[in-house]
Amino acid sequence: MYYTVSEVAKRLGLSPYTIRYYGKEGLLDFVERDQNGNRIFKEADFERLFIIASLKRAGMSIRQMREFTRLCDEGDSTIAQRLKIILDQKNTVEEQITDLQDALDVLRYKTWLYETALEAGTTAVHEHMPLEEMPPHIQKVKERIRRLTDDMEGRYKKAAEGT
Amino acid sequence: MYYTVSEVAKRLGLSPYTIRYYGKEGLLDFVERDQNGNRIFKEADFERLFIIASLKRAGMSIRQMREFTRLCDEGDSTIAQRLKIILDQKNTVEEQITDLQDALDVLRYKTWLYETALEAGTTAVHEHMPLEEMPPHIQKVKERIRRLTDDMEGRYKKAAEGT
DNA sequence: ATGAACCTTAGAGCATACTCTCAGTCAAGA
DNA sequence: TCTTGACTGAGAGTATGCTCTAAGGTTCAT
Repeated sequence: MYYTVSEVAKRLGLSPYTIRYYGKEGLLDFVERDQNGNRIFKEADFERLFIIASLKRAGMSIRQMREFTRLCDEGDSTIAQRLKIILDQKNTVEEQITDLQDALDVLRYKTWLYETALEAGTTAVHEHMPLEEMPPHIQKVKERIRRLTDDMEGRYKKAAEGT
Repeated sequence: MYYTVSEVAKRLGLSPYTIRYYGKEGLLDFVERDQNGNRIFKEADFERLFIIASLKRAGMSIRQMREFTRLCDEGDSTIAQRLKIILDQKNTVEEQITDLQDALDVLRYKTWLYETALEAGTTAVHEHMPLEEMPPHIQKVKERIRRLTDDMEGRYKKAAEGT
Protein backbone atom coordinates (compact mmCIF):
# COMPACT_ATOMS: atom_id res chain seq x y z
CA MET A 1 0.00 0.00 0.00
CA TYR A 2 1.43 3.36 -1.08
CA TYR A 3 0.50 6.87 0.04
CA THR A 4 0.76 10.23 -1.70
CA VAL A 5 1.87 13.54 -0.21
CA SER A 6 -1.72 14.63 0.37
CA GLU A 7 -2.68 11.41 2.13
CA VAL A 8 0.37 11.53 4.37
CA ALA A 9 -0.28 15.19 5.13
CA LYS A 10 -3.83 14.44 6.23
CA ARG A 11 -2.76 11.57 8.45
CA LEU A 12 -0.05 13.62 10.14
CA GLY A 13 -2.27 16.68 10.50
CA LEU A 14 -0.02 18.83 8.32
CA SER A 15 -0.61 20.56 4.98
CA PRO A 16 0.77 19.06 1.73
CA TYR A 17 2.76 22.31 1.39
CA THR A 18 4.47 21.57 4.67
CA ILE A 19 5.34 18.01 3.64
CA ARG A 20 6.90 19.25 0.38
CA TYR A 21 8.70 21.98 2.30
CA TYR A 22 10.15 19.33 4.61
CA GLY A 23 11.22 17.41 1.53
CA LYS A 24 12.95 20.48 0.17
CA GLU A 25 14.69 20.94 3.53
CA GLY A 26 16.14 17.44 3.36
CA LEU A 27 13.96 15.73 5.96
CA LEU A 28 12.45 13.18 3.59
CA ASP A 29 15.39 11.80 1.65
CA PHE A 30 14.42 8.29 2.78
CA VAL A 31 11.16 8.43 0.80
CA GLU A 32 11.26 6.59 -2.53
CA ARG A 33 10.02 7.97 -5.85
CA ASP A 34 8.14 6.35 -8.71
CA GLN A 35 9.31 6.56 -12.35
CA ASN A 36 7.72 10.04 -12.64
CA GLY A 37 9.51 11.44 -9.63
CA ASN A 38 6.45 11.33 -7.38
CA ARG A 39 7.07 10.45 -3.75
CA ILE A 40 5.75 7.04 -2.74
CA PHE A 41 5.29 6.75 1.01
CA LYS A 42 5.13 3.23 2.42
CA GLU A 43 3.71 1.99 5.71
CA ALA A 44 7.24 1.54 7.01
CA ASP A 45 7.89 5.26 6.42
CA PHE A 46 5.23 6.31 8.91
CA GLU A 47 7.41 5.62 11.92
CA ARG A 48 9.95 8.21 10.75
CA LEU A 49 7.25 10.60 9.56
CA PHE A 50 5.58 10.40 12.95
CA ILE A 51 8.88 11.08 14.70
CA ILE A 52 9.49 14.13 12.50
CA ALA A 53 5.99 15.43 13.24
CA SER A 54 6.55 14.83 16.94
CA LEU A 55 9.90 16.59 17.00
CA LYS A 56 8.20 19.51 15.32
CA ARG A 57 5.49 19.51 18.02
CA ALA A 58 8.30 19.40 20.56
CA GLY A 59 9.51 22.71 19.11
CA MET A 60 12.57 21.39 17.30
CA SER A 61 13.79 23.59 14.44
CA ILE A 62 14.06 22.41 10.83
CA ARG A 63 17.82 22.73 11.09
CA GLN A 64 17.96 20.40 14.11
CA MET A 65 15.57 17.95 12.47
CA ARG A 66 17.79 17.87 9.38
CA GLU A 67 20.81 17.08 11.53
CA PHE A 68 18.87 14.34 13.30
CA THR A 69 17.63 12.94 9.99
CA ARG A 70 21.16 12.94 8.64
CA LEU A 71 22.36 10.91 11.63
CA CYS A 72 19.50 8.44 11.18
CA ASP A 73 20.54 7.89 7.57
CA GLU A 74 24.13 7.27 8.63
CA GLY A 75 23.27 4.14 10.58
CA ASP A 76 24.27 2.48 13.81
CA SER A 77 27.45 4.47 14.34
CA THR A 78 25.39 7.54 15.28
CA ILE A 79 23.05 6.06 17.88
CA ALA A 80 24.75 7.84 20.79
CA GLN A 81 24.56 11.21 19.02
CA ARG A 82 20.91 10.69 18.21
CA LEU A 83 20.20 9.76 21.83
CA LYS A 84 21.87 12.97 22.96
CA ILE A 85 19.72 15.06 20.61
CA ILE A 86 16.58 13.38 21.94
CA LEU A 87 17.61 13.85 25.57
CA ASP A 88 18.45 17.52 24.94
CA GLN A 89 15.08 18.07 23.33
CA LYS A 90 13.44 16.30 26.28
CA ASN A 91 15.03 18.86 28.57
CA THR A 92 13.89 21.70 26.34
CA VAL A 93 10.31 20.44 26.37
CA GLU A 94 10.35 19.98 30.14
CA GLU A 95 11.53 23.58 30.50
CA GLN A 96 8.81 24.76 28.14
CA ILE A 97 6.19 22.97 30.24
CA THR A 98 7.55 24.56 33.42
CA ASP A 99 7.43 27.99 31.79
CA LEU A 100 3.86 27.46 30.66
CA GLN A 101 2.80 26.32 34.12
CA ASP A 102 4.37 29.50 35.42
CA ALA A 103 2.36 31.51 32.90
CA LEU A 104 -0.72 29.58 33.98
CA ASP A 105 -0.20 30.74 37.57
CA VAL A 106 -0.34 34.33 36.36
CA LEU A 107 -3.47 33.65 34.30
CA ARG A 108 -5.14 32.15 37.39
CA TYR A 109 -4.08 35.26 39.30
CA LYS A 110 -5.71 37.53 36.72
CA THR A 111 -8.77 35.31 36.66
CA TRP A 112 -9.23 35.77 40.39
CA LEU A 113 -8.67 39.52 40.15
CA TYR A 114 -11.23 39.94 37.36
CA GLU A 115 -13.81 37.61 38.88
CA THR A 116 -13.75 39.51 42.17
CA ALA A 117 -13.62 42.87 40.37
CA LEU A 118 -16.60 41.84 38.25
CA GLU A 119 -18.57 41.09 41.40
CA ALA A 120 -17.61 44.41 42.94
CA GLY A 121 -18.10 46.35 39.71
CA THR A 122 -14.62 47.85 39.81
CA THR A 123 -10.96 46.79 39.80
CA ALA A 124 -10.48 49.23 42.67
CA VAL A 125 -11.82 46.54 44.98
CA HIS A 126 -8.28 45.22 45.56
CA GLU A 127 -6.61 48.54 46.20
CA HIS A 128 -6.89 48.46 49.96
CA MET A 129 -7.34 44.74 50.41
CA PRO A 130 -4.68 43.36 52.78
CA LEU A 131 -2.51 40.65 51.26
CA GLU A 132 -3.64 38.15 53.92
CA GLU A 133 -7.23 38.34 52.69
CA MET A 134 -6.22 37.09 49.25
CA PRO A 135 -5.91 33.38 48.43
CA PRO A 136 -2.39 31.93 48.78
CA HIS A 137 -1.86 31.51 45.02
CA ILE A 138 -2.65 35.22 44.60
CA GLN A 139 -0.20 36.17 47.32
CA LYS A 140 2.53 34.18 45.56
CA VAL A 141 2.13 36.08 42.28
CA LYS A 142 1.92 39.41 44.13
CA GLU A 143 5.21 38.48 45.76
CA ARG A 144 6.80 37.74 42.36
CA ILE A 145 5.73 41.16 41.13
CA ARG A 146 7.01 42.87 44.27
CA ARG A 147 10.40 41.25 43.79
CA LEU A 148 10.73 42.91 40.36
CA THR A 149 11.23 46.30 41.99
CA ASP A 150 13.47 45.05 44.78
CA ASP A 151 16.64 47.03 44.83
CA MET A 152 20.14 45.79 45.23
CA GLU A 153 20.29 46.07 49.03
CA GLY A 154 17.56 43.45 49.12
CA ARG A 155 19.41 41.28 46.63
CA TYR A 156 22.50 40.96 48.79
CA LYS A 157 20.42 39.40 51.55
CA LYS A 158 18.66 37.01 49.18
CA ALA A 159 21.95 35.92 47.63
CA ALA A 160 23.15 34.64 51.01
CA GLU A 161 20.08 32.42 51.34
CA GLY A 162 20.36 30.90 47.87
CA THR A 163 17.55 30.93 45.30
CA MET B 1 11.95 55.68 42.23
CA TYR B 2 11.98 55.74 38.43
CA TYR B 3 13.31 53.16 36.01
CA THR B 4 14.63 53.42 32.45
CA VAL B 5 13.93 51.13 29.52
CA SER B 6 17.17 49.22 30.08
CA GLU B 7 16.50 48.69 33.77
CA VAL B 8 12.99 47.49 33.12
CA ALA B 9 14.22 45.21 30.34
CA LYS B 10 16.75 43.60 32.64
CA ARG B 11 14.20 43.04 35.38
CA LEU B 12 11.69 41.49 33.00
CA GLY B 13 14.31 39.37 31.25
CA LEU B 14 13.73 41.08 27.89
CA SER B 15 15.99 43.20 25.67
CA PRO B 16 15.60 47.00 25.58
CA TYR B 17 14.81 46.58 21.87
CA THR B 18 11.85 44.42 22.77
CA ILE B 19 10.54 46.95 25.30
CA ARG B 20 10.73 49.75 22.73
CA TYR B 21 9.12 47.49 20.15
CA TYR B 22 6.26 46.86 22.57
CA GLY B 23 5.97 50.61 23.04
CA LYS B 24 5.78 51.08 19.29
CA GLU B 25 3.07 48.40 19.14
CA GLY B 26 0.93 50.29 21.62
CA LEU B 27 1.42 48.10 24.68
CA LEU B 28 3.00 50.78 26.86
CA ASP B 29 0.79 53.82 26.44
CA PHE B 30 0.30 53.91 30.21
CA VAL B 31 3.96 54.74 30.78
CA GLU B 32 4.67 58.43 31.45
CA ARG B 33 7.40 60.47 29.79
CA ASP B 34 9.73 63.13 31.18
CA GLN B 35 10.19 66.56 29.58
CA ASN B 36 12.64 65.04 27.05
CA GLY B 37 10.27 62.33 25.91
CA ASN B 38 12.07 59.56 27.80
CA ARG B 39 9.88 56.88 29.34
CA ILE B 40 9.74 56.95 33.11
CA PHE B 41 8.64 53.63 34.55
CA LYS B 42 7.32 53.70 38.11
CA GLU B 43 7.00 50.92 40.65
CA ALA B 44 3.25 50.88 40.05
CA ASP B 45 3.87 50.13 36.36
CA PHE B 46 5.54 46.82 37.13
CA GLU B 47 2.27 45.00 37.72
CA ARG B 48 1.17 45.71 34.15
CA LEU B 49 4.64 45.12 32.74
CA PHE B 50 4.77 41.77 34.49
CA ILE B 51 1.35 40.83 33.11
CA ILE B 52 2.47 41.76 29.58
CA ALA B 53 5.63 39.67 29.96
CA SER B 54 3.54 36.78 31.30
CA LEU B 55 1.02 36.94 28.47
CA LYS B 56 3.94 36.83 26.07
CA ARG B 57 5.31 33.73 27.84
CA ALA B 58 1.81 32.29 27.58
CA GLY B 59 2.16 32.59 23.81
CA MET B 60 -0.22 35.51 23.31
CA SER B 61 0.37 37.50 20.12
CA ILE B 62 1.21 41.21 20.07
CA ARG B 63 -2.14 41.86 18.44
CA GLN B 64 -4.03 40.17 21.27
CA MET B 65 -1.92 41.92 23.89
CA ARG B 66 -2.71 45.26 22.27
CA GLU B 67 -6.43 44.48 22.40
CA PHE B 68 -6.11 43.47 26.05
CA THR B 69 -4.10 46.61 26.86
CA ARG B 70 -6.73 48.76 25.15
CA LEU B 71 -9.45 47.21 27.30
CA CYS B 72 -7.41 47.81 30.44
CA ASP B 73 -7.07 51.48 29.54
CA GLU B 74 -10.81 51.76 29.02
CA GLY B 75 -11.62 51.00 32.63
CA ASP B 76 -14.19 49.07 34.62
CA SER B 77 -16.68 48.68 31.78
CA THR B 78 -14.43 46.10 30.11
CA ILE B 79 -13.73 43.77 33.03
CA ALA B 80 -15.88 40.96 31.62
CA GLN B 81 -14.16 41.16 28.23
CA ARG B 82 -10.75 41.10 29.86
CA LEU B 83 -11.75 38.09 31.94
CA LYS B 84 -12.82 36.28 28.77
CA ILE B 85 -9.47 36.97 27.09
CA ILE B 86 -7.64 35.62 30.13
CA LEU B 87 -9.81 32.50 30.31
CA ASP B 88 -9.35 31.85 26.58
CA GLN B 89 -5.61 32.15 26.95
CA LYS B 90 -5.74 29.82 29.95
CA ASN B 91 -7.37 27.22 27.69
CA THR B 92 -4.77 27.78 25.01
CA VAL B 93 -1.93 27.28 27.48
CA GLU B 94 -3.52 24.14 28.90
CA GLU B 95 -3.75 22.75 25.37
CA GLN B 96 -0.13 23.66 24.71
CA ILE B 97 0.92 21.81 27.86
CA THR B 98 -1.06 18.73 26.81
CA ASP B 99 0.56 18.82 23.36
CA LEU B 100 4.02 19.09 24.89
CA GLN B 101 3.34 16.19 27.24
CA ASP B 102 2.31 14.22 24.19
CA ALA B 103 5.59 15.15 22.49
CA LEU B 104 7.39 14.13 25.67
CA ASP B 105 5.87 10.64 25.43
CA VAL B 106 7.41 10.30 21.98
CA LEU B 107 10.78 11.57 23.21
CA ARG B 108 10.70 8.97 26.02
CA TYR B 109 9.86 6.35 23.39
CA LYS B 110 12.89 7.32 21.30
CA THR B 111 15.03 7.44 24.42
CA TRP B 112 14.14 3.84 25.21
CA LEU B 113 14.74 2.74 21.62
CA TYR B 114 18.16 4.38 21.47
CA GLU B 115 19.26 3.25 24.93
CA THR B 116 18.48 -0.36 24.14
CA ALA B 117 19.94 -0.03 20.64
CA LEU B 118 23.12 1.44 22.11
CA GLU B 119 23.45 -1.56 24.39
CA ALA B 120 22.91 -3.97 21.50
CA GLY B 121 25.08 -1.98 19.11
CA THR B 122 22.36 -1.74 16.47
CA THR B 123 18.85 -0.38 16.00
CA ALA B 124 17.98 -3.72 14.44
CA VAL B 125 17.57 -5.07 17.97
CA HIS B 126 13.85 -4.15 17.95
CA GLU B 127 13.02 -5.55 14.55
CA HIS B 128 11.82 -8.92 15.73
CA MET B 129 11.05 -8.02 19.32
CA PRO B 130 7.44 -8.87 20.17
CA LEU B 131 5.35 -5.90 21.32
CA GLU B 132 4.70 -7.57 24.68
CA GLU B 133 8.40 -7.51 25.55
CA MET B 134 8.46 -3.73 25.31
CA PRO B 135 7.52 -1.47 28.25
CA PRO B 136 3.88 -0.31 28.28
CA HIS B 137 4.73 3.33 27.42
CA ILE B 138 6.57 2.07 24.33
CA GLN B 139 3.61 -0.07 23.31
CA LYS B 140 1.34 2.97 23.53
CA VAL B 141 3.44 5.03 21.12
CA LYS B 142 3.81 2.05 18.76
CA GLU B 143 0.02 1.83 18.76
CA ARG B 144 -0.28 5.53 17.89
CA ILE B 145 2.05 5.03 14.94
CA ARG B 146 0.18 1.93 13.80
CA ARG B 147 -3.08 3.89 13.79
CA LEU B 148 -1.63 6.35 11.27
CA THR B 149 -1.79 3.72 8.54
CA ASP B 150 -5.18 2.34 9.53
CA ASP B 151 -7.46 2.37 6.56
CA MET B 152 -11.00 3.49 6.42
CA GLU B 153 -12.58 0.09 7.09
CA GLY B 154 -10.85 0.21 10.46
CA ARG B 155 -12.09 3.73 11.05
CA TYR B 156 -15.75 2.80 10.81
CA LYS B 157 -15.29 0.34 13.68
CA LYS B 158 -13.38 2.83 15.84
CA ALA B 159 -15.98 5.51 15.25
CA ALA B 160 -18.66 3.35 16.86
CA GLU B 161 -16.55 2.92 20.00
CA GLY B 162 -15.82 6.63 20.44
CA THR B 163 -12.32 8.04 20.75
C1' DA C 1 33.41 71.98 26.66
C1' DT C 2 34.05 67.55 25.31
C1' DG C 3 33.24 62.61 25.38
C1' DA C 4 30.68 58.80 27.28
C1' DA C 5 26.58 56.76 28.07
C1' DC C 6 22.27 56.89 28.06
C1' DC C 7 17.71 58.08 25.85
C1' DT C 8 14.47 58.90 21.48
C1' DT C 9 12.06 57.54 16.65
C1' DA C 10 11.93 55.69 12.05
C1' DG C 11 12.77 52.33 9.43
C1' DA C 12 15.60 48.53 7.58
C1' DG C 13 17.03 43.76 8.15
C1' DC C 14 16.69 39.07 9.74
C1' DA C 15 15.19 34.33 11.09
C1' DT C 16 11.75 30.97 10.97
C1' DA C 17 8.31 28.33 9.06
C1' DC C 18 5.37 28.06 6.32
C1' DT C 19 2.01 29.12 2.23
C1' DC C 20 1.02 29.79 -2.21
C1' DT C 21 1.58 30.45 -7.31
C1' DC C 22 3.34 28.96 -11.48
C1' DA C 23 4.53 26.12 -15.18
C1' DG C 24 5.01 21.68 -16.40
C1' DT C 25 4.22 16.30 -16.25
C1' DC C 26 1.51 12.23 -16.05
C1' DA C 27 -2.51 8.80 -15.60
C1' DA C 28 -7.23 7.80 -15.84
C1' DG C 29 -12.05 8.45 -17.28
C1' DA C 30 -15.85 10.40 -20.61
C1' DT D 1 -8.49 12.90 -27.65
C1' DC D 2 -9.20 15.81 -24.23
C1' DT D 3 -10.27 17.21 -19.63
C1' DT D 4 -9.62 16.61 -14.78
C1' DG D 5 -6.92 16.24 -10.95
C1' DA D 6 -2.96 15.29 -8.40
C1' DC D 7 1.78 15.26 -8.67
C1' DT D 8 6.54 17.94 -9.38
C1' DG D 9 10.36 21.87 -8.32
C1' DA D 10 11.47 26.71 -8.22
C1' DG D 11 10.79 30.56 -6.28
C1' DA D 12 7.97 34.42 -4.53
C1' DG D 13 5.12 36.09 -0.73
C1' DT D 14 3.43 36.28 4.12
C1' DA D 15 3.26 36.58 9.17
C1' DT D 16 5.50 37.15 13.39
C1' DG D 17 8.59 38.99 16.53
C1' DC D 18 12.18 40.75 17.19
C1' DT D 19 16.98 43.07 16.39
C1' DC D 20 19.71 46.46 14.89
C1' DT D 21 21.27 50.90 12.66
C1' DA D 22 21.11 55.71 12.04
C1' DA D 23 20.52 60.26 13.35
C1' DG D 24 19.64 63.17 16.85
C1' DG D 25 19.02 64.82 21.95
C1' DT D 26 20.22 65.17 27.13
C1' DT D 27 22.92 64.57 31.22
C1' DC D 28 27.00 64.18 33.63
C1' DA D 29 31.91 63.74 34.97
C1' DT D 30 36.36 65.30 33.91
